[in-house]
Amino acid sequence: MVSMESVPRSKRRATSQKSLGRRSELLGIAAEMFADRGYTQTTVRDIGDAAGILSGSLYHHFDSKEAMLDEILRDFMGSLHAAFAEIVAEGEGPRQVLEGLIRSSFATIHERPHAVALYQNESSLLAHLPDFSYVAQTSNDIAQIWLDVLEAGRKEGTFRQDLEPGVAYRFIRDSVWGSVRWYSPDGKLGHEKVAEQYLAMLFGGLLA
Amino acid sequence: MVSMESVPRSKRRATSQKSLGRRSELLGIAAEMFADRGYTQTTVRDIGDAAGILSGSLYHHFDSKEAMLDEILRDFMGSLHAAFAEIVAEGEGPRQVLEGLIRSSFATIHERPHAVALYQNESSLLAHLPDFSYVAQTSNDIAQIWLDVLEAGRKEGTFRQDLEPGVAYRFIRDSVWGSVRWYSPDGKLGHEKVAEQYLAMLFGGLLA
Amino acid sequence: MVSMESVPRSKRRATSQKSLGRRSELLGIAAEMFADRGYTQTTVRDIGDAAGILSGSLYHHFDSKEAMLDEILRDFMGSLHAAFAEIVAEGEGPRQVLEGLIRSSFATIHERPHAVALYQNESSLLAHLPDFSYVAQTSNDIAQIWLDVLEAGRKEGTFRQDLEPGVAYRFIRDSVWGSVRWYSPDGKLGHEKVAEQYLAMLFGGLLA
Amino acid sequence: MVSMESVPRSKRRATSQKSLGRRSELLGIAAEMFADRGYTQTTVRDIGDAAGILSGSLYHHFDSKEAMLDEILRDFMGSLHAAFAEIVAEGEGPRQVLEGLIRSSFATIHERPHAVALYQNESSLLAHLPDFSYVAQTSNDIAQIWLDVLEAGRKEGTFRQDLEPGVAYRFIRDSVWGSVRWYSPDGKLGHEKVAEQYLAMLFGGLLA
DNA sequence: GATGAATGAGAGTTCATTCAT
DNA sequence: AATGAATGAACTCTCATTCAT
Repeated sequence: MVSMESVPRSKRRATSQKSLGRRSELLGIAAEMFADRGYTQTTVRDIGDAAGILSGSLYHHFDSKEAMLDEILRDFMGSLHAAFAEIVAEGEGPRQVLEGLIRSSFATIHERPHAVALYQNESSLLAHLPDFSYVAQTSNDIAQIWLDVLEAGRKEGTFRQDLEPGVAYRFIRDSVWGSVRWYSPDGKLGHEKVAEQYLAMLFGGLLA
Repeated sequence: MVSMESVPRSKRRATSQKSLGRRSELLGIAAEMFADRGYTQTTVRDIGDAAGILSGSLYHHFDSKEAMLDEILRDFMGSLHAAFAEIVAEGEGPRQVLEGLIRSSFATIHERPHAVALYQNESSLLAHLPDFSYVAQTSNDIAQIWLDVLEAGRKEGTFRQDLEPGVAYRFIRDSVWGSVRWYSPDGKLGHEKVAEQYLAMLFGGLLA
Repeated sequence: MVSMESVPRSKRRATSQKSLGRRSELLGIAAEMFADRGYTQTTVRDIGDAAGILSGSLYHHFDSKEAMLDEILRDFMGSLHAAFAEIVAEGEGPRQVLEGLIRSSFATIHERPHAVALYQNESSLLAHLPDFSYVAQTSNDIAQIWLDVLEAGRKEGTFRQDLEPGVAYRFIRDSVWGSVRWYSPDGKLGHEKVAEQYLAMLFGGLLA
Repeated sequence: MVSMESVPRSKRRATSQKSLGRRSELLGIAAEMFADRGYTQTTVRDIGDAAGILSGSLYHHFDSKEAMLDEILRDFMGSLHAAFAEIVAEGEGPRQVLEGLIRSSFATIHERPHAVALYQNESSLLAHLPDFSYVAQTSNDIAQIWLDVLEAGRKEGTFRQDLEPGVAYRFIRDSVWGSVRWYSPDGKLGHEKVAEQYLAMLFGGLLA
């Protein structure tokens, strides 16, 4: 938490506690709708209706629909990258780090399913837009974290030599993040159990 | 080439050989654009421009934009289901069948990348629409094929007992089909090699 | 400073000295922006921003954006008419009166450029609105003053017989007031010099 | 008239005789409304209503409302500049050229009152927009034509030495073009008579 | 088979204005 | 006196679709 004592009052946006809550509330509503029906298919009128205000009133809080998406994604990708970096920083071996990244990913899916789904569904279309270049940038940074640990584990002999880290990374990434489409935060299968199953299959293989 | 026997005659328009060719051509253009930028983000004008005709002229060939999507998906899902059913029908053991399904999937991604991407990107939004109920239906049929082989292999002791087939299926499905987003049909990494890598990892696990 | 005696008391809000100063300040800001970008193109948010307050806060001082325009124009047109009437009242001959009107006009452009520009740019669109009927009314009154002096001078033989006063008036008016668009209050060409040039050309003609 | 035989069919816009007529028709309607109520105050619905079509249908013919304004102004300024250049090219003396420019201006006001009014009312606000930089550019070119003739006449002794050409030009310009606001194309006072009156006053002065 | 003009619904956004605090 | 959240109407523009030619 950063102190804002030094920021001049006039330079602050709507940062009072109340409006911060309202902003987050609106972003949460938007994130859920963006995730459920897609960014393009969600209209600002939909968001306004869900929030109980007129669509035009959203523009008191945000500059545009795109600015809402930007704020959601920027926040999500920033904290995701930070979480991954922290796991790496703990300095354990490749197997432990990879396990940590995977558990963290499933936990993130559990905690922020809308942001994850949004990222999964829209990032490929967004990557080309100049305003969203940070999406591709942070994606690359995150990919590098995974690649580093896979390559380190392969070099030290923990992971198999015959598997290309680049290909393995993609397979892992897609199956882990893809679970956002079927995982239910309220279901009987908790995210820890899902992670258990995935780690068992990934490390030991499918064959008995 | 997929048989169109099951498409009611009344839905077809000019059925001369020429127009059939033109239809396929237009559907190919549409499929590529739908896959690249998304169905919603692709306008009929985009398709017309790419085809060298005015957008209104597309309506001589198809009833609507949705009808184009429908025809592409219906064709794709039908042939996919047929291919999978054929593999099962060959009557081999669970491991061989699973291997066959996976190799066939990667081959399909190689041969029909646009249709696969389209299915990957849009099916979740489509599933709710009554006109596209067959998407969910065929998806279920296909899922059942994979589940059957996973359960059979587990029962006979080929696959591990501690892995839930439902969860394993989803992980496999997402990593296999997810590769449509990064696999390059023209790249140096052929689809057979991708399949090899995947099978090695899936069956033997990541650990050395 | 213009007397506000004619403005009904009920239309005024807080009349303390402070708020009167604030009112004038805000009207000055509004007049400048209205003149620079046009009334329609100036938003109340623009005015608020320039004044350092939120747009909604302007409504503590004025009933509406239109009320601001009204107050600016009413004040300007009233003082303009008064100034012209005073020149006529001095009882000199047509040539001296016309000269006085012209010098006074250029001086007004120098002293109140924003109000003049506003009147030049918006009056034609405003004339049709019932709330601004006084604009057309005062314009007519002013026109009559000029016409009277032109006709008097023509009758007594000071001005040429072959020039129609109505047409001459319009030419004079347009060239005099039009200078608000290019005259610079801070430039090297003072308003007295501009008046000199204009009078020389008007009275003596362009030819050597 | 330029032959379009060499322009490839696909590169032509709607240039068939019919659509050329429709375009001009719509531009004429737009020009009149822009002139009457101002560009900003004219909505695309207004234009559509006046044309008997829906506002959205205008976008079949023009890219935007701004594009309509652009086409009107570009056309007008181009032909105005051409007309003035032709007068200068005839190679007569300064007095005859100036007379020609003035007569041509009044004739233009008679023939294209909407475009002239539009230019008079909007050009100052437009000059700052990059898309309309040609407005300021052509205005400068035209001003130079007038300045050249005024300076030439002063140098050769036809026009008075004590009048600054720059100031004289602005007075002339404003009174000539300003007449678009009061001149009636259908009125009893024809544009030739208006020109006569103006030339009499300009050359000989107001005094008897 | 294709054109080009038009429809009609709905999209994102703007903005003068209100009002509880 | 001023804030900040909200309204409601209007705006420009998009797009799938229709249809006479």
